[in-house]
Amino acid sequence: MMTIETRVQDLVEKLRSQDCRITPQRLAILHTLAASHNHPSVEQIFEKVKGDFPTTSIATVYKTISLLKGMGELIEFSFGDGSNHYDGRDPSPHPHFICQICRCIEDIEIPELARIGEQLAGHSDYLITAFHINAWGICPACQAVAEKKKA
Amino acid sequence: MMTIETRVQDLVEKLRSQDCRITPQRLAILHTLAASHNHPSVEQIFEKVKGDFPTTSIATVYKTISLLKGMGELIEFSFGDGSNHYDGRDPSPHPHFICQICRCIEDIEIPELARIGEQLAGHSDYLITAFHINAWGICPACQAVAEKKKA
DNA sequence: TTACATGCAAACGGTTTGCAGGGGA
DNA sequence: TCCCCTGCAAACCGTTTGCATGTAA
Repeated sequence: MMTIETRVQDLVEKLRSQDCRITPQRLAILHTLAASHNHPSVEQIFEKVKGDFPTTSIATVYKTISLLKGMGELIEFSFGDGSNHYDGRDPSPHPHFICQICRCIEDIEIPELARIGEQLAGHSDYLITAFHINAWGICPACQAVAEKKKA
Repeated sequence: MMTIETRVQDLVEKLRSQDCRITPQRLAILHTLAASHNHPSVEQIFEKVKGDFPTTSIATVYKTISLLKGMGELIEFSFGDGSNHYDGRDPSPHPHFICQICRCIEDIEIPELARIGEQLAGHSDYLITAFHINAWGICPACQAVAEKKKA
């Protein structure tokens, strides 16, 4: 488990090694990505960064996100709800839960996942590099709301 | 395994039961959906339908797709490559393979999937209704191209 | 006959791009 | 100093919407 600052330093070094400059805006974006557990959209990252750098433009956020995506340092989620969401905390593909009602996104654990990948890879002509698994459903909070309505 | 015509009739009846009219354009869209194994985009469905009805507008395709989506009769895929893709042949969630290179989309089999769903549902506060599993990698055709380049 | 569907065109909204000016190394 | 980065605004493009006309039932 990486701390926020460790992950930020990790990203800073990777950017430097690509001859990219570390600007205050970029540092704020990296920090937001490393600290966010809610898989934010560009708009949400932008709002956060504006808190520290009010003149930041959303184009800068898009450009940095695009840069990191090209380096394989973040996962992009497209749920067909307009905007994309990003996980820059842990860029390795891992299972997610998405609430159909409030659209919150959470990490979930599926221990059997690795085994399935191995089995499938052996039985297929496809060269599989990653599994993206999304479980859709209703989160505990929205279940509680639904219960209240029923009562 | 449903035949194309059976699936078209299935969709026609479901539309009728919702007081929707069966126009020639809609029938052509339904047929394209039922016959397509390549998970087409709206643009691709539009091009196909235009073959039979040259005056068809893309707005009509969007409206019919949206109608069917609301009825749960097709799966929508967002791969972050601009446009959405649709599976109207089999609307139940099932695993897909996506080629990183040519972006082709194929159905794949993961027999253990049902078991995992059960296990996970038992160990979680989340009410899970569906798993969307996408395996990313390189399809046999693109592997062959890569081999040739190496040689 | 009467809603509903079509097709055109405009609007919409997330994302990308071009470019002049600014700032990291 | 040199290039890369920023921020603004315009362009882009998939998708949605409004409305007059057409048509399935």
